[in-house]
Amino acid sequence: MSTAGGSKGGTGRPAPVKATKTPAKKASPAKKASPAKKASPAKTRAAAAPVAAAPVVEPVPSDVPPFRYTAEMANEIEPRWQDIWDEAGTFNSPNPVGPLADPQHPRAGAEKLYVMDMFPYPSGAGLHVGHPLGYIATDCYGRYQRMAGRHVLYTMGFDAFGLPAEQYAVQTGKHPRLVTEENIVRFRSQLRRLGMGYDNRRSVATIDPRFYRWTQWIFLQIFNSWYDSTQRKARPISELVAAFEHKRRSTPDGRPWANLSAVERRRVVDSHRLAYVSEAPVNWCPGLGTVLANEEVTAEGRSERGNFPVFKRSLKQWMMRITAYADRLVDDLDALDWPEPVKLMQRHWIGRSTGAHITFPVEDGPSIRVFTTRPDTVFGATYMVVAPEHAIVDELVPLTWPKGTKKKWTGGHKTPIEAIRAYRAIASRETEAERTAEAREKTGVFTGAFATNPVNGQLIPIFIADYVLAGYGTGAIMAVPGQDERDWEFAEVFDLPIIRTVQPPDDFDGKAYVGDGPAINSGLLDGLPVAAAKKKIIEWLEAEGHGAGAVTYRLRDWLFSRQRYWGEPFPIVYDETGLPVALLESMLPLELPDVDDFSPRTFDPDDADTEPEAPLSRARDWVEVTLDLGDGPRRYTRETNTMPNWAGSCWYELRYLDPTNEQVLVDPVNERYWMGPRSTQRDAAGRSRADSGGVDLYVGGVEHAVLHLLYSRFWHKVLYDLGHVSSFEPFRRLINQGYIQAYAYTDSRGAYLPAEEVVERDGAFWHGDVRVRREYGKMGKSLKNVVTPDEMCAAYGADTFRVYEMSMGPLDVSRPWETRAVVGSQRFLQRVWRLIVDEQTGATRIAESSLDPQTERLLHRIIDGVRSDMEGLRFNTAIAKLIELTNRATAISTDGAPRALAEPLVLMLAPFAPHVAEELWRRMGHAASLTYVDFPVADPALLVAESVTYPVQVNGKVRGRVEVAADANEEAVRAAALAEVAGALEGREPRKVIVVPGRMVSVVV
RNA sequence: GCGGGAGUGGCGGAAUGGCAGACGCGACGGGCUUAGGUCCCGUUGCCCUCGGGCAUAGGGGUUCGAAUCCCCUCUCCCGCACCA
Repeated sequence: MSTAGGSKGGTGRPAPVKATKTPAKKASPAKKASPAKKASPAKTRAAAAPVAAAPVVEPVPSDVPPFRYTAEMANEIEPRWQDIWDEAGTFNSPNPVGPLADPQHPRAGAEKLYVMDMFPYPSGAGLHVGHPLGYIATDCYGRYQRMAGRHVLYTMGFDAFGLPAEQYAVQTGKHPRLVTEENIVRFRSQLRRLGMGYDNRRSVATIDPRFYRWTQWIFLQIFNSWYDSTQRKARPISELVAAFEHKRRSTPDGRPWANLSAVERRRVVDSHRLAYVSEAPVNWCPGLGTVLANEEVTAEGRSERGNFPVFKRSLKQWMMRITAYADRLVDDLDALDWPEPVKLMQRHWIGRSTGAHITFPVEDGPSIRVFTTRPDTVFGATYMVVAPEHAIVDELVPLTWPKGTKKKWTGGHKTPIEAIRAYRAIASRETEAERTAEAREKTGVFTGAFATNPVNGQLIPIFIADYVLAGYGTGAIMAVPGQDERDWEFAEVFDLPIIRTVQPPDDFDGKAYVGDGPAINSGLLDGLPVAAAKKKIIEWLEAEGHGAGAVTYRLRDWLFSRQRYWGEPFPIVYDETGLPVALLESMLPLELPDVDDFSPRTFDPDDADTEPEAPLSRARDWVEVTLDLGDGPRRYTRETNTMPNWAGSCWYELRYLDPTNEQVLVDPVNERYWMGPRSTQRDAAGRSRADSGGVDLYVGGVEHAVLHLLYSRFWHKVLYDLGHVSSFEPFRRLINQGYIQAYAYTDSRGAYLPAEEVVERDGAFWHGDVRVRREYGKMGKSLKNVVTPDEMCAAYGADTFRVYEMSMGPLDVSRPWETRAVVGSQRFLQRVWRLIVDEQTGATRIAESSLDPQTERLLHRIIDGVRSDMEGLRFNTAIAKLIELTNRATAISTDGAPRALAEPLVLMLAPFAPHVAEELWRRMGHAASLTYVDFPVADPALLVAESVTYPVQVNGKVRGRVEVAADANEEAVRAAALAEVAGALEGREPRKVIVVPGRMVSVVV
């Protein structure tokens, strides 16, 4: 790592068993005793005082018992245990082989579990309380699983290349590396303060040359591969060359391979690579000064970052052939335990459509090939539409309008050429938003040309219209107004014939009919339902040579280059032919040169007629190099684009496994151990299915549903095809944590007011005497509602903060932050503490008495419930159960809790509040950390209650309850129940009595 | 527009066909206190003639029994958006 390690280095202090008293309080009259107030230390300024609803509170004499669990106590305990863990390497998990191997580890050889968070981008703002929600959850889960006997791999890295650091650097004049490294240090210390159980040896940062060496290495693997669509996998490019050489494959133009010049051969090979340079329309964002991937452009045609306009421009850029993997990326979703919405989003994004290509001949012109999902409707194709910018248009257009051309088809222009030029001009000026605006009347213009419908010989007019997109399918459609709503609208505007080819139901009163039904007006298809008609027409088209079945995707190849400084340099140079040449593996990493002028060249955001300029191109002595790439020293020019910030996150889960390996990206033995597929896996329905392998639990925000999670699946599959990994998916199980939302307050002018100064009174919100409006949404500096984990740690301690975040609700649900509610979690820990530690003397007080039967049964029921909650990541209900147990313990304890209750309670608490749990565990006489102590196990015999109370319903209403022995038979329960509700029956004879064993009795009269 | 998800006390939430509101916040009452935005104990869905009645967005259905399953409507959130 280029940055400081997570450990700050232990202070070497021994762990005192006595907590220190906190006399400081009396000495600082300005300080308020309430933790809630201290949550905002910055707000001690006088201006805040008149705003608060309550009068300023005088200093409080401290009658807090000296050994109570308070924020001060937590702040003494927590760093101490963090040091102990660091020194002992408590959370280091050994590998099977390599420098991280350790056969002595308590969990070496145990069943493995790889738990991971989506690593953060270390922004300059630091963490707010929303960020660590997922991290705390995975930490709690990992800590639980360690205690439950699993061998857990858990660490954290930093995704540190990318635009924000660069923009911040440009603003401040500081080098992005400095900015980023400072931020990483800050993040590490913030996370450490929360007590995260990371294996810090495994942490990575994407900006570290020792890390991006392998990012570049993977790029070269991709560059040096092609996709064999027969074998459905990537293969080394050398095998493609061999296929050409041995004539197992013919060249694009049919000439023998041997007759091609060296440059021609390279062009052919380059056109097959999975990473390739192409001149194609891309998303150019002048405001950011870089091109962007489709995934980074919003529906409004603006940059996801910065919200600048994005323009389509034809530029020479690096692309990744992700489309080759479209089918596998769709199909393999079935093997993943992921939230359905995320799978659905990926399916939509890939957008696989099955249909056919059909070729329509054009007299005196090139024939037009269309894609359609409804080849069965071809008999109803009464016109064609080509995207305005489609190159074929120029070849179609005749010099004059055909005789009898309707006025409205010409757009009022004298010649087709003029009409097309005018329409194109309008279309290109429109923004994406205008073009896709709803309820917009269809526009278009006749090209003057006609095509022939191959199934019936009909001549049909060819239009251009902006409702057909150049980037999808073939950029041209056959229009079937009878079965397509858009085509119907267009046909109405331009007065085109409408022929139904599917019989709508009698009650259908719409226009275009898109549903199923028997084919009509379709010759050989008549009477067939849609699916059969599709099948038959495809067979016919193929037999007659008019088309073939086809699959089309919405997914486009991934635009992989950026005109930015702060990213991984491409391990690519260009020779005198201008064609790309890979650097040798031995030349990696190709380090990012340290330049002074790293600013991107940005432009007026609205000026589309600008050219991207890569900052690295200004580093002339870096760009121009002499290298020996195997054929002697030659002059080369380096690639000056950098990789997008997604590159590092495409594979970092693999580097965690073997972070120090200099020979390979990850040792296959280590990869197979942590990520490899299990021999069998069963789905929810019990069917066995292929196990993808991969990380056992990956937690992160849903915002990466189609970006990071699609790209990383793609890279992983390439690595799988090339034999570098044994898992065919990177992340077996995914959970999207919810967001922590916050209230923000604005005054009448819309200005934000500090959220912690606003009070609620009489159902309204007030900032002093000013009534303010409440908004609900994100936490952010500009919204003046940020609460940081640092403040929470200072005011309550990390354990309280962790417990609060985990108890707020289910992990995957968003919820509002409420600082005032945090105190509940502190009270809970305080009560646990008080069970074991005398608040006045600090002495440990534990009773060795046995538990009464009811408490023992409760304990075991709670152990059982907590275990299942932990397995299911239902931390909120697990904590509720622990509170319940604590409340019982308080009720039965007079002088210290019984050990038989206190010890399991502390162990179960440990995943959530690890510091205080360790402290109490030690105070109860255990020398070693509880990290690897077995999680309590419920005794099945104690899970069965001695007696059961049955509610008795009469006609669905509870009219009484009876207590019977747990082993009472159904007849006995029935009798007892009927006796109980005899009054409610009023002498009526029950028609039916339902006894649900262990649940309830229902009587029907 | 299409697709997906969700609507439960003042608030966060629990209960996935079987006693609606676990647990927490807040509020109220009490204790401890000179004091209390501490701590402890208790109460806390609504109505009530104290028998009970009504309550899970609204309406209908299935069922002995529905917050939970089905249909319709409304509201909110997310994704996609002329994808042929």
